[in-house]
Amino acid sequence: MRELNTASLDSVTQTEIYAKFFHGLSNPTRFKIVEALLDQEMNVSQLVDAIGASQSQVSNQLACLKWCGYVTSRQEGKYILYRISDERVRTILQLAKEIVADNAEHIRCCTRM
Amino acid sequence: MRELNTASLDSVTQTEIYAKFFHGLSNPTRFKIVEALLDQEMNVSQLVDAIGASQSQVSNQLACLKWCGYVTSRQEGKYILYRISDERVRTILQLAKEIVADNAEHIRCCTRM
DNA sequence: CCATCATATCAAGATATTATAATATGTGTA
DNA sequence: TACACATATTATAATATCTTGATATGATGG
Repeated sequence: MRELNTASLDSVTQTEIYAKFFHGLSNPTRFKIVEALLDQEMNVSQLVDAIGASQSQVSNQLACLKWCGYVTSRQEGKYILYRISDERVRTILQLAKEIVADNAEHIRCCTRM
Repeated sequence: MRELNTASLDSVTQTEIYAKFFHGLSNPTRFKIVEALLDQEMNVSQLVDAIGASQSQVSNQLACLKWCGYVTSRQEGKYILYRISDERVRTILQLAKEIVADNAEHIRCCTRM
């Protein structure tokens, strides 16, 4: 009742937020992190092992995913555990995979832009 | 039967395809195009008017969206009409908007990466 | 065939994103 | 406190994406 009806907030801003949200899944490393966390909660080191990227990279991308609302974290002893913050993310990935599968021959994706 | 079922193609490639797919929605202009086309089939000039981007830009982004499997096109007289190729795209956008709305205070999105 | 309108393509500079390596912060434990 | 390990941050160079403007292609109607 409050958030999306603000015609005052110009739609550009809102659009940019949505675009940024999808930007979260538009990078292979981030996508892998999200996939891994959909399986189970993990700490950073486990993610580093699971997806084979550097610690720095994983940490940076986790920060990005956190800002975008994909993941949340909690401290447990000396580890920080990350998990998917919203189960609807699972559905989004599922749908995307279905669409990609059903359009496999079409999809190779913009080389130039 | 040939391209994506190859388990031999390492999963990195598959991940990259998914990431590319989401890249399609990760740009404000493309996002607006998809939103507009979810409303109704449109030709390029109509899209240019509807979203306020240059003809060149709209045309380029349409090419990208086409490769990614979001839209298809058909010629009608001197116009080329574009439409969303898969209704599941609507669901993806809906879910994303819900997630964003429910995490509004969290989401501002990675400034640095 | 020519003129016109609709759409697509291309090149180049501007901007944004990414990977990498180095370093900083924080937490538990001896 | 000091050490070791876990995670975060930062700067920078490499790369990718975007915008813009110019031009090319393709279709229609005279």
